[in-house]
Amino acid sequence: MTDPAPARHFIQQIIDADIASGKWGTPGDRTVVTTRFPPEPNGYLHIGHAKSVCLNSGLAKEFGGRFYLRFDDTNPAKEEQEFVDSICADVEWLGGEWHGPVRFASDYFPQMYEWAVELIQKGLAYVDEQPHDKIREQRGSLTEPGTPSPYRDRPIEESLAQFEKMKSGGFPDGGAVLRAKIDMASPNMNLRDPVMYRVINKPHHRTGSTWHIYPMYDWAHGLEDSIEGITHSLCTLEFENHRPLYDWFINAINQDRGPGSKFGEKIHHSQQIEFSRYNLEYTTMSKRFLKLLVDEKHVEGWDDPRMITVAGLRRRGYTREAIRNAVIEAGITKYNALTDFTKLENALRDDLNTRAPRRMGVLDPVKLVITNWGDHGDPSRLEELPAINNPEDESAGTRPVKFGRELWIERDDFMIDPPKKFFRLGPGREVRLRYAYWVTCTDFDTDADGRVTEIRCTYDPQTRGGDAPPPDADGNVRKVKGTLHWVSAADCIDATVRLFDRLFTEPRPGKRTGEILDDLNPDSLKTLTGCKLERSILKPTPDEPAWPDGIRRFQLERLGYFCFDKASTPDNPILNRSVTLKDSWAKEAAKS
RNA sequence: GGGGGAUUGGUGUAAUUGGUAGCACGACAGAUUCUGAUUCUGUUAGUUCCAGUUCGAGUCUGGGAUCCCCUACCA
Repeated sequence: MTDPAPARHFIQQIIDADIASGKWGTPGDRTVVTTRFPPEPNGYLHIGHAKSVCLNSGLAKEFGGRFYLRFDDTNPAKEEQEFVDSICADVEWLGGEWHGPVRFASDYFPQMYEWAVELIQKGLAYVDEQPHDKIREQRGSLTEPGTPSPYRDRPIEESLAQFEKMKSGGFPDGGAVLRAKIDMASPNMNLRDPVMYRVINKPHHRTGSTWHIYPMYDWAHGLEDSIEGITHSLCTLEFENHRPLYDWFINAINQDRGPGSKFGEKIHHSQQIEFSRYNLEYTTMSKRFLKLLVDEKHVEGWDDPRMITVAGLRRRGYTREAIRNAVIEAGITKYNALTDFTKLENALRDDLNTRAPRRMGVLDPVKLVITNWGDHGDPSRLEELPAINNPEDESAGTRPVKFGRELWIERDDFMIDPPKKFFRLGPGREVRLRYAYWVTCTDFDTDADGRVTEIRCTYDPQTRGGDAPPPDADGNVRKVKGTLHWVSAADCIDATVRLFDRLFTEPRPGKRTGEILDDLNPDSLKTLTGCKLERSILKPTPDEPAWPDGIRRFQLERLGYFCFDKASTPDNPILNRSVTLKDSWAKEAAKS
């Protein structure tokens, strides 16, 4: 039996073919593969960007090629150094190892300018001095062709001079643009003499006031790829309509180039390939809306754990491996898919299940008193019992937990009048307290509202460690259905725990009413105080993995995966719930 | 009377390019379990539609439907 070769997605197949044919070099040379992640530094990265980072860097790694990080900083009006820094940090955290220095499109401005001049010289570009509105009108519509600008056929020398004037600050913002001379009647709007350069008299975060003109995306992007020798320029589906333009610009530069040409040799022409974005239910990948959530304070910031920004997911407790698996396994295709939210959650559970150390903690504590504790020794004694740190990893060993007369258990784990399928504690019922003893409920107190204030139990000393007691005289073995987590009241710490729900109540926020904020979930954050955690969680112990980002993550048994928030201190511990455990009881309970 | 892209179980994704429609998640049922977790087993359900070519079509041809993208001096 041989396993079938893992399926290769369409981009891998393209690259396989390119390598076989030697498109980028010697046939068979895989190291020619060069990819890039080209963010604009105008916001924080989200999980959609993470897909691009993982795809591009993963491909380079797979083929032994190179992966670059390049900022597409072509618009000084929108970009900031803060975002450059956060993006670098996020790419690094994701494990995207870029080759060489961080690159900037702005470093290529001089070269781009030269090529623009060349296009003017070839009669392939012209300076248009009409007002913005006029140019827009002349572009036509989806069903009607555009009309040519009166400047379209102006003499080359004139365009050259005016372009020089644009560059040196001789025009106000919007005073003139450089346009490619392509086809005003093209059914593809992008080809109706697109703007290559516009005048922006604003200092740039890296080039200062050197430039008064800045290149548009379509003109700049292919040139950046060309300069860096990118072989496969990956982008999202909405750029499909731009590919003809991407190719046109490179071809325009290469026109009349070649051996002996006064313009020089042909330049590298990388291949643009489009794939579908990562779309997730119950959220949005729109940078604009993410910014809106931050600006209008619907969340606490870009790194709010409810946000699907890389920073938010990290603070939530997501690991890079979980994110990587989620976005790549969602598939590399051209189909505009919407991914189940549970897929993301499951990716985290899968990862953390194998690595996260187990601890016990009680989120909604109710007191449990062992009434016969004093019958078997000092009533104030605390017994130390070993608890397994990670059942998935024997080498993680055990830790001692302290058990005594007074304990905290989860309020949900007790019912005054439990249904038959409820395996937990109720009057007269016996359960196991994990790693400790079996206890039987004998009594309980309630307050005036009927709320349980204290549960009283007896324990069976023969069940020490949580094991079943020996068989009785007739050979019958006692069994319990339920196992509860608990902490010792005398040896626990108080903590704040933050529980998160999805940010939106609809799978496609905004679809219902057209207004995304209408679907905002008002209960996406629940902050619990007075939660009880076993004391050992406070200090790192050797069983904890060396998390590369230093964020300590745990499973609180039976509750879910949690991590320490960045604002947590030893005096005021704060845990974020990353994701719950699957809960088939909740499903069962919801049925009735 | 515009152009571009897409469509395979509920969701997502494969199918050696014309040869048994597979995988994952979900749902359901069961087993194991000191986490109602994990793990394991089983069940469920699919080629957008209509024609055509063919011994044979998810795959090729023609036509229809539906969805996404395109009229920034944003990227």
